[in-house]
Amino acid sequence: MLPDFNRLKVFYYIFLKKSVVNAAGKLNITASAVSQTLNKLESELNVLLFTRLHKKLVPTWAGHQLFEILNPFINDLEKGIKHIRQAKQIPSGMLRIGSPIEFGKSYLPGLFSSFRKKYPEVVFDMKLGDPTEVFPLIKSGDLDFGLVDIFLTRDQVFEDFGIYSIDPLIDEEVIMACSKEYYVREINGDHSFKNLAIKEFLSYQKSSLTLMNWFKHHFKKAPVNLNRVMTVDNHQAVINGIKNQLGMGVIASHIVRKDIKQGRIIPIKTPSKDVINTISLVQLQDKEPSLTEKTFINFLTKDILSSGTLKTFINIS
Amino acid sequence: MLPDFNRLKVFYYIFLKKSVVNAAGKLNITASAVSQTLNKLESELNVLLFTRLHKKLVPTWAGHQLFEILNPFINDLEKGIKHIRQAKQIPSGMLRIGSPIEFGKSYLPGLFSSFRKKYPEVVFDMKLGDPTEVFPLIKSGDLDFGLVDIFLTRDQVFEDFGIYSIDPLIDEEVIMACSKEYYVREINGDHSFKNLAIKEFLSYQKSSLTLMNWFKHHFKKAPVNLNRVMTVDNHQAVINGIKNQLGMGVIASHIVRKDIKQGRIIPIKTPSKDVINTISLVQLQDKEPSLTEKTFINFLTKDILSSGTLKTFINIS
DNA sequence: ATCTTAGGCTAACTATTACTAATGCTACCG
DNA sequence: CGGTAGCATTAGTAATAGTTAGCCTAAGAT
Repeated sequence: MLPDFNRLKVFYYIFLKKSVVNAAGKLNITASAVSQTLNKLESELNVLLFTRLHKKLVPTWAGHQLFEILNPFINDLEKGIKHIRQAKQIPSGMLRIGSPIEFGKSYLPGLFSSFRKKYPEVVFDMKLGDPTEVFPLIKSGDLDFGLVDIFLTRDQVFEDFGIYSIDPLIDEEVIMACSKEYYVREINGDHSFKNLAIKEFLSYQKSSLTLMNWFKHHFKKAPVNLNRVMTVDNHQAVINGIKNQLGMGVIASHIVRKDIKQGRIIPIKTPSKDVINTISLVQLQDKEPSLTEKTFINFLTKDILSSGTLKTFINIS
Repeated sequence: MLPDFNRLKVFYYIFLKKSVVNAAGKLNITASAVSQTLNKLESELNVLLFTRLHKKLVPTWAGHQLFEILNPFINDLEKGIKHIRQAKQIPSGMLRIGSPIEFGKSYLPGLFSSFRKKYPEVVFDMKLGDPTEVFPLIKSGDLDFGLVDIFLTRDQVFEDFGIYSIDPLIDEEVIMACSKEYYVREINGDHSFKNLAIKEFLSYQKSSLTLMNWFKHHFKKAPVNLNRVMTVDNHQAVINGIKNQLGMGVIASHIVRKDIKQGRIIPIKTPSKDVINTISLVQLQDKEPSLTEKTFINFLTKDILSSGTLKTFINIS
């Protein structure tokens, strides 16, 4: 059905130059080869592309038609190839990144913005979600790399963990907290599993993974069912829920440091140390990262280090 | 600079199927060949097009980019090829036709219209002008064929007359004429060269070729200079000029038959017979006409024959 | 007129390379 | 835990793209 594509390329140059000899020069082959190629193409398509007028080639209608198809393609291709090639020199193209919801919403857009100031050729495609969503997408190649809350996955099983490389980026203390009023009314010093498990909870994900994990970490067991009174994919909403005595929620401590200091929010302490939630960079072990990826990851880690444990993240949140 | 085009075609199918094996099936070659082709293309472009994930190929950004360029092209190409191929079955495409101004203006549009009713795929590009303009364009291949007033070229020299095939289509009597009043006032029976050459003339072309040829035909010589009082590329305007006693003009007799009969317009007779202006079909001798051309020329001659010596042409004029 | 140049076509030979067949590797599936 | 599916690799062969040489014709040049 489709003709030999290289013959189309030759035709393109013949048409451009209206000459076999000139096309041959352009293509760095002999005129004979060009002539033969043209004949083959014509018999392949079973149509005359040029009327031969001694020393002149005049395109037929079919020739014109074919050129009209080829011309934009070859222009696009030249530009495209140049573009693709330059991506080896300077970062460009699309980065597809998986991220925890809150981190992706609050911190990354600002980072993207400053990255793009330096590398305007780069665009981003961000997938917000649980590690349970992000890991498979990395594996399937639909994400270039991911940022995941390792805390959430500590107890989850990934059979093929070996295929990933996981580098910790950020540590954040994760606490269970409620408002002062709620604490006085509902907890009042009783930090036992039995007491805590029956309270109202705020969750910022569809699943109550975060909450469950908090219990597992502190009591080595998880409650069967939690009374979730509000679910919302927004950290700030959870904090506001806490402040308004809606219930208890798991949050990063630094976000509410001021509130804790001033006694408006009370963290629930237990004998075990606070959970450390590690946001880690997850990549495919055996996939060589592109220049763009390497540059961005470098940029990301630098930014995190320089801003002293998530200053930027905190401020924006 | 540009990669091997056939490799692009292979890439296209790999991308479509996201599989070397399936692409191989589509292309009727072995998977090995496809794999090798892909590797060659990648090293040619110096870029990874797919990340290999064991049994899965996931396009990189570069792969996506390349596909975005190829996809529309291949779609267009498939449609285009189909179109070009069908032009062998039914007339389609563009016919570039040269024609005398008046004939092309008055007669051809109507003919095009009825032709297109039968063959709607055909479009026309008409070049109106002298044989001196039309012949070179046929020779250079910029016109598929031409219609020319042979009368005008009788005495003109074309060195390479042999390269054309010339078939008479229509004969028309050409006369020099003026209004009754102008005749009485200026001519009054004196049809001598000396008397006629000094009158006012109307010409419907930039050059006064037509007028000159009339003199050459009737007196075997042409006046050095003619007093052209109006030049306009419209036959009807010339006739109106004649009727309004602006001067004398050369016109086809059938157009003004009624006026002559009723004595409003007087033809200038001389001992020699009236000029016969033959409109002929001119084609390049050694150029095989396409189906579209043959069909149209057939249609044209049939129409002329059936309408009895230019009935249509006359009516419209 | 005759020669020269330019552009294109063809035929036969040569060199490249596209393709195959055979084999190996590894994740996934029952 | 074999069996299968899918891709990669290698070496050898078949196909074809390209070269060289020679011919033809129209236009310019001498």
